[in-house]
Amino acid sequence: MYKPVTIKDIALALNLSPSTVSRALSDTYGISAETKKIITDYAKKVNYQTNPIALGLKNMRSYSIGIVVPELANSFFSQAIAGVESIAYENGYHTIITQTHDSSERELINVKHLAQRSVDGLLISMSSGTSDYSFLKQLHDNGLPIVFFDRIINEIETFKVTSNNFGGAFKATELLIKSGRKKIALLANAPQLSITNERLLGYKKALADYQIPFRPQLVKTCYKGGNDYQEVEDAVKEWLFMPEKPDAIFIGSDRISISCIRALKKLNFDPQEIKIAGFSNSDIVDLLQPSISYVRQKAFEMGRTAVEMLLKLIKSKYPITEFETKILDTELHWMNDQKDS
Amino acid sequence: MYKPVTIKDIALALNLSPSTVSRALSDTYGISAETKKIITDYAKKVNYQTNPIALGLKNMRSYSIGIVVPELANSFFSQAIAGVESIAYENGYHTIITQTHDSSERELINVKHLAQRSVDGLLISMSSGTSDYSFLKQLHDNGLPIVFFDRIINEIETFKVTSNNFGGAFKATELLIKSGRKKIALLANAPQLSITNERLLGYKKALADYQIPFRPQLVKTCYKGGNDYQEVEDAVKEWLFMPEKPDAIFIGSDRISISCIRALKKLNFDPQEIKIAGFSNSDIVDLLQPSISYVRQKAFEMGRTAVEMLLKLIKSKYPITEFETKILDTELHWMNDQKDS
DNA sequence: TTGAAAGCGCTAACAC
DNA sequence: GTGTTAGCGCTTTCAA
Repeated sequence: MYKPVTIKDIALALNLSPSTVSRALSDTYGISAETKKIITDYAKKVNYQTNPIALGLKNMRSYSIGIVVPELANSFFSQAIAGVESIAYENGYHTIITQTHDSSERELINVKHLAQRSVDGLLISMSSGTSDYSFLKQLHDNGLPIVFFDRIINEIETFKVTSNNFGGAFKATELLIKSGRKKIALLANAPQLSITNERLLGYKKALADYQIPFRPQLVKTCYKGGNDYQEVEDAVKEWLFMPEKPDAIFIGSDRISISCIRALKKLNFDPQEIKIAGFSNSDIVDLLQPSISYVRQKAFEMGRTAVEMLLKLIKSKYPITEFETKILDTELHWMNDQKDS
Repeated sequence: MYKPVTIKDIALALNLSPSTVSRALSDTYGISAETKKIITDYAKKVNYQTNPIALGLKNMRSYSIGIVVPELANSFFSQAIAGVESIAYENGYHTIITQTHDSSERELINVKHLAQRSVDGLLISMSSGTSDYSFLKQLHDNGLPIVFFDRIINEIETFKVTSNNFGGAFKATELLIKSGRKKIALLANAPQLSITNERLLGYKKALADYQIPFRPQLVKTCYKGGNDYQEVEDAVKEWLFMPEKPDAIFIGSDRISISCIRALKKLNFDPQEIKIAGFSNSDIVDLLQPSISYVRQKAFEMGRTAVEMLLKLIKSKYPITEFETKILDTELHWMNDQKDS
């Protein structure tokens, strides 16, 4: 049984009072240099570690922030988490990371877990299946600071940070058009997600700007967010067997991009015929075959921004009523091939 | 300021004592059905959540386990974490995940963080740079349950689980030999890691079994574990310009595999000439170009096994002195190409 | 069946 | 400069 040294133990051993020991250890004033030295030396010797649970109970603070993301194995989210960590650690906070695997049940459980763990605040990117936000709303109403990132929602008023999904989708679609493609399909992410609609709008705007009529049959939705490979393959298959099949596909998410590439490869499509572009933060997307042009989000920066917002909320003495939604730019990485004009 | 409902609040509101409320809520005996119903109903109404920090202080248990891995963005580790979560949640534990980015400084900080957070136990896969285990040893000596997985160490006696790295490397090397390759290079991971040596031994054994002399110049070590791309490129470049250049490369880790493929592609090598195989748990390794045969570890199962071992340690009333090191099988996925005989 | 009181480890207000 | 005490939220004797 793990039984750490307590302040009381030290006080007893040194024939002092617990409060004196506490003062010495927490480096406050009102203590003589000698006593302090005796105490700190002894504390080091017995490897004293302050018990953060007791501290948490005292201060009603846990100095931890909860992170809820759909998937750790997704480069975008792991990059964002790295960004969060960088700032959190600097500020003496640590992070409790959980993943939902895009399940709203798991999300509910995880958020409850974190709230019960008394995290001082929550960073969350919504899972694709969630449509009931009442639980989050309740926590937020109870005063738990929450910041949304990437997959944000309108139902709760707080700080938010996301990418310029509209602009990213627009730029990519525009370049597909400029490279000579006219029948551009869109493989969209789960419809509940904020990012899905923004990307759809960017795609539509580019079509409109270049006088290409929008054709609903060229838009397919992956309700499972790419977690269900078959869903993606079915969509792709349908396109490939259309009389006027698409000459380009724009893909609304990282995971769907992968599934789409896998499907195209399996279906033996001709890479010259259909050009592919999509959102992706994978660090090996450039090694994939068939190749794909990609829109990259500033994931690390998004994580940093989100946690900075959260710390502002946590540290604020008075309730904040003015909230900001920050939009980060995206970068387009274009893969040239022979057919491009 | 987030101010949750306490037992005291309920007691006050219902004109009862805190202890009665506690009994009703914790479902113990010695309480009348009616009082219990009144209390639980009211608790539900005001959305009472038991404060786990206070509970932790009382029980000296946090019901959380710490996980320390080198990198979340690595498929192997995110799969292992998913395995850990599956069992941990079932048992009422939750997980605090941290990553070290393969830095021993970060590792030290994270482990200290977790120990201070009073995790009930620790699951750790060592970062590649670590050679001083004294802090872990100290924690372990103090009674903190620790289980090592994947990248294990000999210096601390406890439960461990890892893959059959020897066997995996042997099988892969053997198949390279059987497919007609004779000059098989090895791109090895950081030398401090347990897995590095085991994979080296498997490689050597396969060469020996097929009477192929071991040539030291065909083994290169990535001291940075593939985090430094240049290190990998330099190694590959040297091989490509050797008079008798290798006709196959076996790679000792996921991340190095990626860097190696990137380097080969950049250096415009001929995929017919050099066959590549390596350890990888990436779910898109089959889409990479140039293609690679890969040894896959049972990551999910490893996570499950590790946490089961840890829970055994945590729940044990008496100190455990008999420890087991479990070895999981690997799976070889072979990519055929034309030149294979 | 219920209430009062003590205590988990820590800190801070208040004595001395 | 140091000790005493109370209290954070909860459970658990012990007493009523």
